[in-house]
Amino acid sequence: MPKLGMEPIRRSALVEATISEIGERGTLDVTVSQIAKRAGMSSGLAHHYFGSKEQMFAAAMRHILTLYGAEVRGALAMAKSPRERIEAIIRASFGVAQFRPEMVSAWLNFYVQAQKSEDARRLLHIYQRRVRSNLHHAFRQIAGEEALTLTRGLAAMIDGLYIRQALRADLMSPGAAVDVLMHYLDTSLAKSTPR
Amino acid sequence: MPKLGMEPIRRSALVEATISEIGERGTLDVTVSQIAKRAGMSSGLAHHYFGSKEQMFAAAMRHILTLYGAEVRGALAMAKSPRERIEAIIRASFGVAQFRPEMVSAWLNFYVQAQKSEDARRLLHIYQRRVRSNLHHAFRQIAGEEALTLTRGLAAMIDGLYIRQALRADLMSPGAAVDVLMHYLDTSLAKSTPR
Amino acid sequence: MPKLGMEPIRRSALVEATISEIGERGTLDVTVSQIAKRAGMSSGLAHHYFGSKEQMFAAAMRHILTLYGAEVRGALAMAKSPRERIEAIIRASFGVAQFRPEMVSAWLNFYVQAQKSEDARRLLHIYQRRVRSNLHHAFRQIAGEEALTLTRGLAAMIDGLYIRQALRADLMSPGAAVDVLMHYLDTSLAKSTPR
Amino acid sequence: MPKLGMEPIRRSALVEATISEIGERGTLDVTVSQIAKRAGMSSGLAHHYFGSKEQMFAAAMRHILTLYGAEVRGALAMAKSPRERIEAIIRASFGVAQFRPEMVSAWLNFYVQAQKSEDARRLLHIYQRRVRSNLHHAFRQIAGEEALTLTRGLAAMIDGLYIRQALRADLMSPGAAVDVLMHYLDTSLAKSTPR
DNA sequence: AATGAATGAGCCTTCATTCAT
DNA sequence: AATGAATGAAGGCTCATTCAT
Repeated sequence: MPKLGMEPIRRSALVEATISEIGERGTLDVTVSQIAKRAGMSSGLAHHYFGSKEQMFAAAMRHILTLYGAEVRGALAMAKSPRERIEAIIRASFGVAQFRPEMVSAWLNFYVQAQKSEDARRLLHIYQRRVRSNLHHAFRQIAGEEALTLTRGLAAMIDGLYIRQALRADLMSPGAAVDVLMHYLDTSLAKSTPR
Repeated sequence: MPKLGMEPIRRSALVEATISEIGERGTLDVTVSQIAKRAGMSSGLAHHYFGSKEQMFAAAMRHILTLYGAEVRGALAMAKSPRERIEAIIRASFGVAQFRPEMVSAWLNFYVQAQKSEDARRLLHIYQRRVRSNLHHAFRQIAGEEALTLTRGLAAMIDGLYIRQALRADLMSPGAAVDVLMHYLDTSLAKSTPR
Repeated sequence: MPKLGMEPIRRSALVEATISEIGERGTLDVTVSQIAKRAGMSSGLAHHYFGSKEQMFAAAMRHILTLYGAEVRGALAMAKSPRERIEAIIRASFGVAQFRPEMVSAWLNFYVQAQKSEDARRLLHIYQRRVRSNLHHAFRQIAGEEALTLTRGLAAMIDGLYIRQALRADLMSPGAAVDVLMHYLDTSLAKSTPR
Repeated sequence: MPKLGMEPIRRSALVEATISEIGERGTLDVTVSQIAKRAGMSSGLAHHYFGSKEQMFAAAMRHILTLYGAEVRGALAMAKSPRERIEAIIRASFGVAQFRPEMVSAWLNFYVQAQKSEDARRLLHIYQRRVRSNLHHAFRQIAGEEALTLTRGLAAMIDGLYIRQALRADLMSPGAAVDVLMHYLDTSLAKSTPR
């Protein structure tokens, strides 16, 4: 009998190696061999488990989004007010797990790939829409008719801060990013709420 | 008989073809032949003028940044107050020339490439720093110690709104994007500097 | 505990799966895995029993030829005259067992492989020579000096009718093929030996 | 300016190299590199001109069939009676150009490929039907109701003699093959024509 | 006996780049 | 100046074969 149950182990190793390799090099131009080597196996085996490079990429993207989704869900579970729900999303977006340069870089690359790949785009939209919907819902309860504008503004600011990280320029700690967002939240809600 | 002055014409045609091709396909994975064909010449000639694909990309990126820089400079020239200077930058960022999907898409792709290419990164930073510095300077005059936070927030929001355009999702007109930014500006300055 | 006597069962299953797979796909471009799967086992086991793909093919070819040889031998055993011996070979060649599309297709593929593989060629020749010799012997008794020509003609016609079956074009029933051959036999012998 | 008009030269060289390579090795398992090398160029160039291996094979097959078709047409043009038309087809099939071992072997391999490839099958059928129809037409004029049987028999015999050549066994000169066929023609028509 | 894991060689194909004309 | 010819390196993918269990 061969070693049993290697499949989940191998798949997982490949997914992580894919993210690391893409993140480190800062591009989707990585070869299957590079990824396989980093995951400690031959390129043939990588194909055995994933069928194609494209499917490996898809699995890696799904993994990143799943992690993010879990982080958001976890944070939302503890929020007790609309305001706390918004803050939960902000904090989840900049949690240590998400804000690692390598992770951010891989994310950005998949983000760009979504322009070209229908699959990637669909996947991305599902998560974006979910977060956006949460934000909008919360804002509607506390910001009235300005909800849409605030949702758009906050979401854009999150993306902007997040993505800038990938450039490794203007380096900001997660905390600093959260501060910027909180400041936006404070001032915009202060105006909405009559003094 | 050599046609005199062909060089600038050819180079310009190639730069524009590069941007169009990348923008249309949504990826840097375009071939020199595709670009050359779109520019109405052979791939050999493209190499003759640019030496390498990488240099063609660099020229295209420089072109985009130059256009943007000119737009910003033009807008700044007419601004008469710090607040107007900030608004000028916002409007320049979402002027029709910059906000064309094809342009945005090409920009995003170069943005990502900056992670990998030292040259691209340097180029990008020069322009980013210039704009950032303008913003910061203006905010310092009207927002005091919150200037840094506001600069970061506004810059991030610009990037976020801009880049989202590339995904062709959550489509927003330039006007809507400017509205979101203006709203941010209003609320955050209202708090700092009661009118 | 090892099941005793599995070897012949496994080998036989693989040989039949090889023929079916090749016959169905119409090409020798089948993988060991496909064959093993059809035979209900892993590819590793197929190698365990045959050592290599080539040897599996050889066994399959040998199997086809053995079946054909048995069919011919059985038919010859009942023949009582030269003419009947020739007819026996004709009928054996187009017996239901031999004329199945799948079988014909596999045969044709091995036929072609004989150009490349010394082993396959040798195997094929042994059987061809045997049949040819039987035909020639019979013809010599009833067609005199035209025996060689008739042998060649009849053998070629058998091959031609047989092989055309593989193309699944100009479909002819076994009976129709036999009719054509019998007609040839009738006319050519009528001339040689007026009844 | 580059060397002009290389395309037809290169394509032709590749088609001939394809036939030679397949014919010599006796199998379609030849690599593009082998073919390109034999044709005196790089594999990249072969792809440049044909796009894919499959299309190279198709061109080679078409070439063989075109040559054969031309040979048949030429021979038919000079025939003055039904009998002569039949003989023309026989002679064309075994003309020196067609009967070269290498040519025969390549033909056989394409013949087999027609089982798998729809394109190859279609191509082959077009030529087969044309020849078959010529034969049938001629036989109807001189053999009455036995025309179909004779057409089938003769066509099968041609195929059988031709294909056997590929095995390089039972080697027969073109002349000998023609003799066998002529003998069939003589005897079968002698019977049809009342003595 | 039997399996799934694992490797690595080899093939098709693409493409930046160079070159002869 | 300009072109199409030409190369060759590199990558994705397949698959026969081997191996540990």
